Amino acid sequence: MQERYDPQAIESKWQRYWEREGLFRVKEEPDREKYYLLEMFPYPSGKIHMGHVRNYTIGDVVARYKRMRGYNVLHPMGWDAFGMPAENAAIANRTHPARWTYDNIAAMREQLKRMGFSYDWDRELATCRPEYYRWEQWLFLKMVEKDMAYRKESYVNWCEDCQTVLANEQVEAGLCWRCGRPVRQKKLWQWFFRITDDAEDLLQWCDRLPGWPEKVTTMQKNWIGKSLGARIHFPIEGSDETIPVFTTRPDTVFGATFMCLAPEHPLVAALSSGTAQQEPVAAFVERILQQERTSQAVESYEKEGVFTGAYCINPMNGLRMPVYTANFALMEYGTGAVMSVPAHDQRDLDFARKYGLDIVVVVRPEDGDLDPATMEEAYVEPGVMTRSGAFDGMDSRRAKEEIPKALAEKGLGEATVNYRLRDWGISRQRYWGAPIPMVHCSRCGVVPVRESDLPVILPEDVDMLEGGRTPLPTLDEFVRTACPRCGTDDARRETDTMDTFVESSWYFERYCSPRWNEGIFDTEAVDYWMPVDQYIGGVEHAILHLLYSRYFTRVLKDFGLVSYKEPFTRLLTQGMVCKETLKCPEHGFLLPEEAEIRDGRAHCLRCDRPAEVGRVEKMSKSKKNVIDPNILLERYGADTTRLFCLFAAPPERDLEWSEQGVEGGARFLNRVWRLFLQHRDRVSSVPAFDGSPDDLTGDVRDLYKKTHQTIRKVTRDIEERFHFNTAIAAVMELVNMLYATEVDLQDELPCRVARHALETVILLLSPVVPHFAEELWAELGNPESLLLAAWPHYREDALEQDEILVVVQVNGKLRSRMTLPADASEDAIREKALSDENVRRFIEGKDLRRVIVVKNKLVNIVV
RNA sequence: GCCUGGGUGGCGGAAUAGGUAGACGCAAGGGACUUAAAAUCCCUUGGGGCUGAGUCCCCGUACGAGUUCGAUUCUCGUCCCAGGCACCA
Repeated sequence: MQERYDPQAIESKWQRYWEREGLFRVKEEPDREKYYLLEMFPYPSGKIHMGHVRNYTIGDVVARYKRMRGYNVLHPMGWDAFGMPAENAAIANRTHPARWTYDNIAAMREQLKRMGFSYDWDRELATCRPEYYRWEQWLFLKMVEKDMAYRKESYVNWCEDCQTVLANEQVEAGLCWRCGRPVRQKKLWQWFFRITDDAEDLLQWCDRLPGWPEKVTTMQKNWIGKSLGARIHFPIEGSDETIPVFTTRPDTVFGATFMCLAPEHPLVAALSSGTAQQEPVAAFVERILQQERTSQAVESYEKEGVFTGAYCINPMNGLRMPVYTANFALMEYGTGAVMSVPAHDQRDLDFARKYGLDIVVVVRPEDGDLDPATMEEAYVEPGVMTRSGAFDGMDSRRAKEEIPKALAEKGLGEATVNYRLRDWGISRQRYWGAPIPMVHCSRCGVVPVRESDLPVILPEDVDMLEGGRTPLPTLDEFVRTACPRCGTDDARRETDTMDTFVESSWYFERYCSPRWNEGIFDTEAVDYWMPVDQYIGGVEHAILHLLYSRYFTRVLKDFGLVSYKEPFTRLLTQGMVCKETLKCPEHGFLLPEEAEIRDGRAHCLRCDRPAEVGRVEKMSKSKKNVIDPNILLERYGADTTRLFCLFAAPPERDLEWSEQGVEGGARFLNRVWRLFLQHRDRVSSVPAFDGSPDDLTGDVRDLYKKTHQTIRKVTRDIEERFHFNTAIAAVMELVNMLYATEVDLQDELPCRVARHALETVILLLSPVVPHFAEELWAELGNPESLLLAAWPHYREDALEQDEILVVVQVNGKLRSRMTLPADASEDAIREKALSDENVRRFIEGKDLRRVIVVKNKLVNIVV
């Protein structure tokens, strides 16, 4: 056995061994219980970062643990390989997105292998490969067929310079994140998925996901944003048309004195055209659509609007209401029109005051009325109906239900439900994405590509254009095609590609049969493996990715391809990896290696000035508070890196990086190594003791019991809550005890108990530090890989202590401790407590009121 | 503004069917080994008090009340921090 623990040698040796033996390759075995463990697959940015290391370490521990518990564990890895960074990098480095992506994948795969993760690499997939996106295109066609995918014209964030749509998160302070030019709203034809059809079901099932953090389901519920109310139609004066409105306050309809339309609302132009208001309205709309839409910007906007020149009629009281267009009315919520009730909505009140519009109080407090002229705040509480015709005197909460009924009788409204969730727009004017398999024909319109012509392959021999514009529309050989329906050859292909969230919405199914080419997946394999038993990833995907995946699963179920509705039974969202920032007054943020710690202060290596230590923040390139996993691998090896990630904090919490903490992890492994060095010669020639503790005495008996207690503690910590930090702490305690226990190595029985304890340490640590554990396992003389070993069992009869510490309180204050045999009776405990010397000082001369005895725990004497 | 979490030593964090607050680790201090250093091992370490330095006393889990024999844990109120949503009709 090597004197020193040498991680580099050990780790590459065992990684080669695992690969050679194919120990992580799995297939369906119907008579074995499966466990599907999935971590969110990475975007191949080029290098793994600490967030990946943490995420995948957590997952790997669970996978290895479950394997030891006898499950058939599916643990795959792949690449979320389409997306904008590839295009940007390709332009910056004069290479091609495909080239850049595949190179990155190769580099990152190597890094993941060096971490020792137990993936079935035979199942690796990359979403940018035609074999993958072909089935996405196939599903898209199915969805078009069933009207689950459709095309409509809508407003999007548009950057003129980059010639593309930007997602909301790509708009920073109203400017394009890439070129810094202002973003504006542009009307575009886009493809959408009808996720709103499933809004109610997605919402309902939020409460049926007991394995998900409540935080995530709450966020999803808020995102779906269900609200109950009514749809009310306001007839337009001098027209047969009506303006439909959604409101949560149908009880206040009698107080609606004007109407506000979103600037993009189609009626805005229609109503104002030909009136004196046409010009000002057009100018207003133009200006508002150019405005930034970020939350900060929006907050600073004053409520403003312009009269359209038209009126509509309040369907309950027949009053004329001027129709405005206003900046606060949102086209994307409800119907894009707001019935404004200034007496009972603060925003409407502000607007009414500003433009001198009528204010009518229709709900009053029980004990009085309100004066519209002087009221300072809108009255939003429930109350008594007033100035509401037949509803006067009614409780407003009841009127909320009665008024929609009355409206329904007139055919001018009904109770309804509204969702904030919008249909999922999937068109991207990007190159590096899956082509949308549709064709535009001048005669037949928009026509789907024939299924037999799939995949529509993204051409890879293209030159990227400066500015990031997609080259696809300029590629004649791609764009020009025959119409699949009429055959005319002047049809044009759709040149938009799909949102990359589409690929990540079904990759977990594809992993079940990644090479299947007869369909989207082998349903038998999917039936066996799905749903994912445990999904692990960052909370940043709490809404979009997870909601889209849940939606897609419902789509697959509609097509009869899968039998379940929810793809992820349990979800763990791990916290961020954080570190303090270092800032030099001259050189700005410093990388950890650009500073030197001297006299307890950090100094900039370039100018030698003291660097300011900032607060602990999420590791990010811009703040330079990053640790490169490669450096850790070189300096400490994979096992220490893994150990620290798990020990420093429970997985769901943020992890604060600490160099000394890593050192501590390395020190612990060295300590275990030396322990084996001490015992190996004697212990490797005897079998582990696994009998009853009754055959043991003294320290050895205690050690045996501690070993079993540790097994129970570690098993529970992993099984119930994934609290690896406390599990590792428990093993540390056992190791400390092994050091403290004098084992007579000449005597066989103590040797066998020591071997049992040492083996247990290795088995319990093996999911965390697999290479280290394999090496020591072999040193103990075990011929087979640790991967084939079972998780240790604990004996019930070895759990209880022989002696129990019982504490004695007087009036709830701790006064004494005493050690008693575990089987002491309640009376004996009481007796001993009352006669305790220190206790007597506190009860002497006082009335004994009560004595509470909690067996094996404490005595509380009340005087 | 609304919705979630969360406030425990110098630090990361333990302990909640209410029952010894501070496991384990880091840092710090002291000691052993060494010519020396590193490594290692051992001890101390929440704050304060003391006529009897003890199997001693008081205080202490953001703050203030309450329930209880007993509250870090349960209830109510307040403050602070983090995350999410937000002109949502």
